Amino acid sequence: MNLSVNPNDKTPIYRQLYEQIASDVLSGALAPGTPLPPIRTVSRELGVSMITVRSAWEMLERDGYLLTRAGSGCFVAPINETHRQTKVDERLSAAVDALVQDAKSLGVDKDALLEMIRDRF
Amino acid sequence: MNLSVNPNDKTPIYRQLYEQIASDVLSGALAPGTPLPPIRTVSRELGVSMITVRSAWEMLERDGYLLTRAGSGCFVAPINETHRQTKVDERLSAAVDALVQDAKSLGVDKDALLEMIRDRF
Amino acid sequence: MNLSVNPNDKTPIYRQLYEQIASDVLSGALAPGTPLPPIRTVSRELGVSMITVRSAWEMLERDGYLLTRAGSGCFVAPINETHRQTKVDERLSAAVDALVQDAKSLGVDKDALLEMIRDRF
Amino acid sequence: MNLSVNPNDKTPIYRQLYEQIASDVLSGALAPGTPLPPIRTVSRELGVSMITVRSAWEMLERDGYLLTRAGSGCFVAPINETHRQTKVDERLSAAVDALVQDAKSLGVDKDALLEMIRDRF
DNA sequence: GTGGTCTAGACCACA
DNA sequence: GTGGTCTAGACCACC
Repeated sequence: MNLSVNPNDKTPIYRQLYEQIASDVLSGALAPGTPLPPIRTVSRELGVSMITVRSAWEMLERDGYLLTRAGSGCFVAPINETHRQTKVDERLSAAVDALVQDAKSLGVDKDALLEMIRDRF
Repeated sequence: MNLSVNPNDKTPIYRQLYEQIASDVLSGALAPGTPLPPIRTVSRELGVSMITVRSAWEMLERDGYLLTRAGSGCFVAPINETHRQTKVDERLSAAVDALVQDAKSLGVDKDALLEMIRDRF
Repeated sequence: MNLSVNPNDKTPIYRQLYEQIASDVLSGALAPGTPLPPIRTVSRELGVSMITVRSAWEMLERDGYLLTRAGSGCFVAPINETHRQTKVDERLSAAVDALVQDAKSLGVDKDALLEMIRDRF
Repeated sequence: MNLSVNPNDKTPIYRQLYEQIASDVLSGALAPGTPLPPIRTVSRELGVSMITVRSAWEMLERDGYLLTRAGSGCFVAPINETHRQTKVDERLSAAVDALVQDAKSLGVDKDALLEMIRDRF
């Protein structure tokens, strides 16, 4: 639950929050059932508006990562292993496709790209 | 010079144009000295505002991909091989870093990622 | 008296309880005079706060479904047949109106709607 | 495009807007490609906050009813006939199921329910 | 205490 | 002009 926000980043704050939590849920770092800190707390600690946090939470609930129980808080949603794996694949798949297409349009060949990935990992 | 634009895409139109031309210049598909069609032509054919096209052209000029010669139009800027290679690396680098970080935060290991890349390429 | 509660449902818990008991009283499944289990029992068994249960009970008493006799607990209130029928009609009436309006605004005609109802019943 | 809002209704304003537009799209009253009035206009005419309107629009885009092009406005999304029919069915289906279950738990039989529907339509 | 909704007003990027 | 994001602060319902 180590959230952080970079206000200079061009990606919207609520999206940054979304990505972090979604990743944590998908990687298993946040186990199903885990309660999230209250919106007001997150808001205060990150120095962003409650509405911005809520906006992220809402997206997360919509996409099945969170469950919110009015009056008692938000919790990591249950997710079965196969479903989890599917989502991980989908997510990475999109990123991989984008990168591969990028490389192709720049005239970079497969081996050069693979080499770059090995270096950075 | 096969430009295309998807108005429903969330990435701004001027950015779509920028990316296509920048890629073509970097991959060599557009050779230095090649003249670009007039802004109004591009504007008409793609069905986008001239202001949008001009905005993309300006960014491309600012970043050294294009040169404007008053009265005779825009041309692909000269670029030496080492410079070209540097820019290609910069562009891919950012994308690769993002992907690697994504994979890590999702708990996907290096080999699995490399395998995905091989598949998609 | 098979109460159940789904904390993930968007409808408030106290309302879920209200609906179940009200339905049971109106359908006759809970006969007038039947004693209800103590609030603390219901609270414990369903895993919800006593305040929530009390809140449902209060609404049920206000609407004439329950009677509280101090010191001896809650009981299903007496209800005469015509009154019961009226309430049943009221409840269904609202739901039917909503459905019919929904169907109309979606451009679904009467026969198609009736057919759907027959299928599901 | 006759939107209206009832502030006394317990359902949130943004939801009321959502339902109206979604219905219009599904019934064909709003044809694909039709531009919607600017958020500010809707906001002013209905006397609700821009953010409330945006909230509805956002849900509508998420659910595939609208497309928004930053800088040029919102448009009814393309939808093919079979998909449209599917959505209509889904929507009505949920409402029908709820009603049927309601009727059953109140001890109302099929014929009585059908009769009510016929009356109200 | 919690989350859910709404307002008023602001700034930015895009076309 | 358009939509996209954010803030500060308010009120409500629920637990």
